[in-house]
Amino acid sequence: MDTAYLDELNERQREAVTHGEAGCGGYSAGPLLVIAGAGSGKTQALSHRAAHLVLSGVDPRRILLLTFSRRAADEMGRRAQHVIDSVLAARGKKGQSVRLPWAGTFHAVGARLLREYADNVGLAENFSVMDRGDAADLLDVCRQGLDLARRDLRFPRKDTCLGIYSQVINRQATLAEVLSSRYPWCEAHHDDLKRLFAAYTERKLDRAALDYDDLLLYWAMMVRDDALALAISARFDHVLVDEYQDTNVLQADILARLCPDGRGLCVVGDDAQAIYGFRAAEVDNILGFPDAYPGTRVVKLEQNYRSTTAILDAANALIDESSRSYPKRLFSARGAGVKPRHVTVTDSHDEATHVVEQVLARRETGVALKQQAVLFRNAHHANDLEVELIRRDIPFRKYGGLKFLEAAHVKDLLALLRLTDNPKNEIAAFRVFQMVPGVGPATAREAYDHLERHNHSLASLARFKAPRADREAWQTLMAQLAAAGDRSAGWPGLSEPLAHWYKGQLEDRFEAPVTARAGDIDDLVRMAGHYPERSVFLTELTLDPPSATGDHNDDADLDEDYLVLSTVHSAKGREWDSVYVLHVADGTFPSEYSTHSATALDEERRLMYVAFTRARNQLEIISPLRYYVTEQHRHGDRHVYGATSRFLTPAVMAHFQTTTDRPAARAVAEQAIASARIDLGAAARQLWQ
DNA sequence: TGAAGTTGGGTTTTT
DNA sequence: CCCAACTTCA
Repeated sequence: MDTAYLDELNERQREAVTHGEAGCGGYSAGPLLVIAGAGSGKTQALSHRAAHLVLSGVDPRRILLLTFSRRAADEMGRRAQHVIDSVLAARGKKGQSVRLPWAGTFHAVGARLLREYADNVGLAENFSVMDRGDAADLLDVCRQGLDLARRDLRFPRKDTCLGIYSQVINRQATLAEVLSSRYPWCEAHHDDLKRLFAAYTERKLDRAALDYDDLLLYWAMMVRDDALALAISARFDHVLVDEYQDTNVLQADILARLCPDGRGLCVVGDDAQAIYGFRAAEVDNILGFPDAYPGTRVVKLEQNYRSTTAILDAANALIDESSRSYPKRLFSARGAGVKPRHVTVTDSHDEATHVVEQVLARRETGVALKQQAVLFRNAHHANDLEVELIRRDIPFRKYGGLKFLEAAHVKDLLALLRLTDNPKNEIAAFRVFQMVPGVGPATAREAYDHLERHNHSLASLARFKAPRADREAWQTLMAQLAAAGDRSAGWPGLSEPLAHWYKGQLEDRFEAPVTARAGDIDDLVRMAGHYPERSVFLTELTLDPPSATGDHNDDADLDEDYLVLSTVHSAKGREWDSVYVLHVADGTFPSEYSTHSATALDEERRLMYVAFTRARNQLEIISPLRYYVTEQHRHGDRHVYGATSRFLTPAVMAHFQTTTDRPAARAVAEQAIASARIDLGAAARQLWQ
C-alpha cells in the first residue's frame, strides 16, 4: 500500500494515525486517546487518521467525525479528502473523490439522527430547532402561564432560567445540585423552577420544537434504548472526536452508548485548553478516558510546529502557574524567535491606535492582514478598535460577540420562514403577528389560539379579526404566509416573496438607513439557495450561524485581505503569524466574574494560554492603564484604573519584553492642544452684533 | 383592555 | 446599549 502520506508525520502522530489494524473483519482499533498540545498538529493527526481509515478500506459513510464547530468539521473533512485524493491519484485512480458525509458538530449530527429516527422516538420529523433567544422567549411564555412573574417573588430572569436548565441537562445533575453549586441565590425558587421546566418541556414537545440542549438530551435518551443504540452504533465503525476536553457529561454518555467497549473510538484533545467549563464541559471526560475504556492507548503529541520557542516559553510559564499540573510540556520545532512584548498604553483609545499601527507596520514587512489577529476576552473590548479600523478604512472581520441571529430584522425573517415551516412554532407566530401595526402580545395570543383551533392551517388566519390591527396589513401578510406555507411551491423560491415583502417593511420598522439590514435579508435569501429544503436551511442556520458580522459583500470578497478580530473562545484551533491580545488587565482578563474560585480562575488562565498559543511568530499583549466604564451614562463617563492582570507574574513576565507606548495620534493631539487658543466668549458675543 | 411610549436596572465566554 | 417593568394613551 502507498503510504507516502505517513511520511509527513512525526513518530507520535504516525502512531495515532495508524493505531489499529486492517483484518478480514475490516479495520479494527481499540480505544485511542490523543493528548495533543497546542500547535502539535492535532488537526493533521485527526484528518490523516480519517484518511488512513478510508485508504485502509473503511467505508467513509461508516466514519463519524464529531467536532466542536462547523468550521472545524469542514477543515477536517477538506484535509482528509486532500490526502485521500492525492493517494488515489498516485494509484492512478483519478476522479474517485471521497467525502466524509458524517462530519459535523455533536448538535448537528444529533439533529440529523433525530430526524431520521423521528418515527421511532415519537418526535415530529419536521421539528424546529430553536436558537437561544427563541428558547428564552418560550421559557418566558411558560413563566407567564404559571403566574411566576409576580413581582414580589423576584423570580430569576428568563436568561438565568435557561442557563439553569442548560446546566441541569448538560451536567446530568439534579436541579438542587445545580442551584446550590452555581446559582445559590435562586435556591428559594427550586420548586417553581421545577414546575417551570416541566411546563417548558411540555410546551416544546407540543410545539415540535427542540432547543440546543435537547439535541444532545434526546440523542442521549434515544441511545439509552438498546435497540436504537444498536441500530445507530451499527452504522459506524469509527467514531473520531475532536476537542474532547470541551465535551460534557451528556456527550460522553452518547459516545459510551455508540462505542460501549471503546472499539473504534478515538478522542483527541488537550486538558490545558479546556475553556468551556461555563457551558458544562467536563474536563474529567478526557482525564478519565483511560479508566472509562480499559485498554486505551494514550498518545501524546508534544512537539509544537506552530510557535517560536520564545512564544512557547511564555505560554509554558503561564500554564505552570495553574493549581493543577498538566502532564506534558511543549517544545518547539522552530527557532528561538522574537520575545513576546507586553505594551502598556494609556487607555483603550490608545490601545486601538497602537494596535492599528502595529498591524500596518507588520503588513509593510510582508505579513498580510489575514495573517494577523486581534484577540480579546469580551466581544465589546474591540469596540474602540472597530471604530478606528472603520475610520482608517481597514477591512476586518469580527468573530464572536455580535450575533447575526440576534439582529431584529434577521429574527423577523427567520420567524416568517419558521412559521411557514412549522405552523406550531408559537414563538415564531408571536413575532410574526406582532409585525402588523396595532397587534401586540394579547392580540397575537388570540391569533395563535385561532390558528390552533383551525388545525394550524395558515390559510385560516385570513379569517381572524384582529380588533385594533391594520386590516389591510394583516390580510397582506397572511396571504403571503399561506402562499409560502403551501408545500407544493418549490424551495428556495418560496422564501423570496416573503423576503421581498419584508424588505418593504424595513423602512417602517427601523430607523434609516436600512441598507445594511436589507443586505442581511438578501444574504439570507442567497444562503437559502444553497440548501435543498427549508427545514434543512433553518436547522443548519440555527446550528451554524454566519460567524462574522457586518460583511454583506459577495463571495468574491473571500480572497480579499482583512484583519481578524476574535474573542479568544472563537479563536480556538486557529493560528496567525501575529497575535495581539487586548485589555489584559485584572477584571477583564481574568474576568471579574471568575475571580471568586480557583477553578474559575484556572479556566481563565487556560483561556489566556489559548490566546498565547495562537501566535506563530509575534505575540503582543496590551494593558491599558485605565479604561472607560461605558455603562451608566447617567453618572457621566467614568473610567477606572485597571490593576495588572494577576496572570502576569514575574515568572511569566520574564519571558516578555516590556514597553510603554505613546502612539503618534496622542502626541499629535497633545501638540495641537498646546497651540490651540480661541475665545468662545468673543465668538458668542459676535452672534448678536 | 391592550398597544405604544417611558423609565429604571444590569451587562462573559457559545453549540 | 438592551431588556423588562411601568405609565400613558386610544
